[in-house]
Amino acid sequence: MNDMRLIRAKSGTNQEGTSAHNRRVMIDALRLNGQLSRAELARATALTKQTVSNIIEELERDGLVESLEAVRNGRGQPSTPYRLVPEGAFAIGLQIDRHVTRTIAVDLVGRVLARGEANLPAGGPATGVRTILELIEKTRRDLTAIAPQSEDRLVGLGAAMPGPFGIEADDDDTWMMAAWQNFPLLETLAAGTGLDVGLQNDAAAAATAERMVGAAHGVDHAICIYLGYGLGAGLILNGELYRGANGNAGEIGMILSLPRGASLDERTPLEHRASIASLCRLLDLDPADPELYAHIDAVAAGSDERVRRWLDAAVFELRAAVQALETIFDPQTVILCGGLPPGLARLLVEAMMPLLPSIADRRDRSLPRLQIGFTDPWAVAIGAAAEPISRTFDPRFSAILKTRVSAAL
Amino acid sequence: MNDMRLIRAKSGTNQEGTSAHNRRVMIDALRLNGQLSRAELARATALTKQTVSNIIEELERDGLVESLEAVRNGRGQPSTPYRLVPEGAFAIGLQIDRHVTRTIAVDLVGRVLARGEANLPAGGPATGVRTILELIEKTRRDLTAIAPQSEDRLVGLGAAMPGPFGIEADDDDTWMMAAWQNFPLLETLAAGTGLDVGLQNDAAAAATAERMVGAAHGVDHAICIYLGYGLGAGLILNGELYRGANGNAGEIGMILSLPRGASLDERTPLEHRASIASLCRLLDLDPADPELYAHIDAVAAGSDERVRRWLDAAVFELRAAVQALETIFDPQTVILCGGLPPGLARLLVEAMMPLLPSIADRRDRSLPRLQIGFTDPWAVAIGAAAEPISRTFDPRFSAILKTRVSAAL
DNA sequence: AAAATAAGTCAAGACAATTGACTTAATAGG
DNA sequence: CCTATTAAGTCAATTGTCTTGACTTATTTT
Repeated sequence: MNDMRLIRAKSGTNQEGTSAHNRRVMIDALRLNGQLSRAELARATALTKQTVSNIIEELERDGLVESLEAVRNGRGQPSTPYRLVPEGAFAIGLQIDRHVTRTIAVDLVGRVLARGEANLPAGGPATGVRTILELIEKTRRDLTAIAPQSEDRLVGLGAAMPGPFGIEADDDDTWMMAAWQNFPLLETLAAGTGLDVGLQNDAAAAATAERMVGAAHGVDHAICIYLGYGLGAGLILNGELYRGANGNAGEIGMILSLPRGASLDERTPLEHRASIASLCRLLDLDPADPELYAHIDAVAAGSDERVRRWLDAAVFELRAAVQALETIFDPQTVILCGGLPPGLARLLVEAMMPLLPSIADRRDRSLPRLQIGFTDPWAVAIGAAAEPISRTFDPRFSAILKTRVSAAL
Repeated sequence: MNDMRLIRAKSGTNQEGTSAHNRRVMIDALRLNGQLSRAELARATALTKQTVSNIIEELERDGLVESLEAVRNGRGQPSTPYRLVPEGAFAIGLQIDRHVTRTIAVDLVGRVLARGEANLPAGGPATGVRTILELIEKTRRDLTAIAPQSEDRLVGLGAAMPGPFGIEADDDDTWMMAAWQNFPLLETLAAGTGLDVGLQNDAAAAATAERMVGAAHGVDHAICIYLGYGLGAGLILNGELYRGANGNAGEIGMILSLPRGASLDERTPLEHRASIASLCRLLDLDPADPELYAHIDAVAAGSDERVRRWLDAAVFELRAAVQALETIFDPQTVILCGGLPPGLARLLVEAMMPLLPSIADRRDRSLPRLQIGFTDPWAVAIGAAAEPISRTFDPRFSAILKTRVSAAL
């Protein structure tokens, strides 16, 4: 007679959780500061010298950190700095976009070691999964060729694709994205690769990349506006990516806003005006064209009237979006990134200046209100690859807690 | 020769952190589920029966939990449920508003035990601090009269006032709020009361109240829109209040938006249309009038044309705000609360229906997209009082970490 | 050359969760 | 009615991890 009452509670923790956290804290500190001695680590983490020594020894045995030559810093015994071993861990990233899929292999410090790309037929998961699994396989082989130890040290596979997830299909779904969004991708990829798989949307992946190796490195409160085919935001809050209740946080392209000069209440999604998709529509470009990036770059370099029109509309929306996001999140900085050419990104950001006034106008700012981050079609794939590294090595609350088998009685 | 290089790192943890977390998890589980046996707690928290037994015993010794009569649940030894002892802890809340200051005393389960109110002269901290300290003193005495043990069990003082903090003074600052916002309130109150002091803005306090005893009880992802004299949002993310880099997250009233029908780019703060302040302006009411709440209630009950105009404008903004917040945060629910009469809140929410479409339109929803929370001038004070309870007893990442003396080398 | 300073190690100790056997108290079933 | 079964909860020993304080090593300052 077990009543199936659901008990809501958070998980407890134990010594393992403590140890796991402290190991992560060490790795995080080394990632952030480049190199540190045991004594410095002890001071920085509030742990004792002895504890740090034990953990560092263990990490060294595990091949995650290595010592450098001792340095004399004045009086006292010289200190031995430690740093991360790039080859200590590897991860694969997978980007599923509308017409293309990309893979990336990175190491512990976020260096890109291999890339792969393939066209994705417009048939959705039914036809695409095979292509994807083959591409991942190829990237793993490429990685093993460069770094033979990588197979043993692969910590996971990170997938990224446009969101939102778990929502009913939309209007014009040429590339079957809705089919992908509702497809059991994690399970399929886990079964097909034998790896631990994580899933993020485009913008979240871009933010993950910015946090590991980009403009948000070491920044605990940052908003990454991702301008790609659609528009999204990756939310870095308290040093972690925020996902929301259903993993759809940050889908700002779906905010309904009034177009500039609209007289009626005809709200339409933000990304109808501020996205590569809207630019393609204006320029009559085919988003499936593999040369799209180059085309856009070329047009943006010129002074096409249509580009100016697009910029006008996009800037109008993005200035408001930046002001709103600053007001809502009170971040240290806002980063504009995406799969658009750097030239166009610069144009955009320049046109957005001056920014609208907000609570971000503080005297004690150390970072600019708006920065340009990765502007590269590969940014999402890099972020996808960074996710397993972050999941495995970054200090986070969830990593301390015991994993619950079941909360039901 | 100590080079003052700043090392950035997170804190480590130790057994004390583990223990503290597990204690908090127990209390949280009991708060959430009312009463649980040791065996249920063990299952819910993924800890062992023995560990739970030890912790519960300790909490019982500390007077924080108590056992109830054993209940037979079929086969096996009857279980002994435990619940929180309301008198296990107390906290004082302080609200500093433009023309009035309020105090509240609550117990561990969030019941209000004492209240105090005083007018605040328009002179800012210079003249106000004394009034405030006296009011706190009076509330402490009132509390002690009701619960003699409270003085020993007072866990802290929570203060709440309109934000944003640390920003330069604004235009029409009749009540010297900017002076308050830049005043070292924490230090002054700590010195004046001998208690640990926390500070939140209005909206955050309202959200804290909703989370402890209101509509967000047990909800880990909720956005509380606080409509008071100004407009703000309290962000409950992953079960914790999010504060931003400078404690100003959620100040959505300062988002610049285009008024309905605006033809030019004349963006003005949202709260110019959606706030009690804007209603007062329309109705020609004096915000400093102590009877304001009653006046508004009376006017709202009638069918004043000016109220309809205000509703129109506010609804236009708030529908967009709800859609935007849903899209940005992907919360489980949005809660409208504030210092406005319940009747007006109902009018507002009814007029906001139907809500704009968003990613919150999911089949698997368990909570309404928009709910009404506390609509009471005391909500902020209650939330202020709830903050020390939350700080002391809720499981949170920061409670696990060691406190660092200094990160500088 | 001695004193001071700082990095890092050693070995014992403290603390908190875990383990597995045990006790207690109820119901189910023959 | 008696026995087997089930579940709650305890006991005592164990394990894992961090802490403590004394110690060693290596360098600079005086």
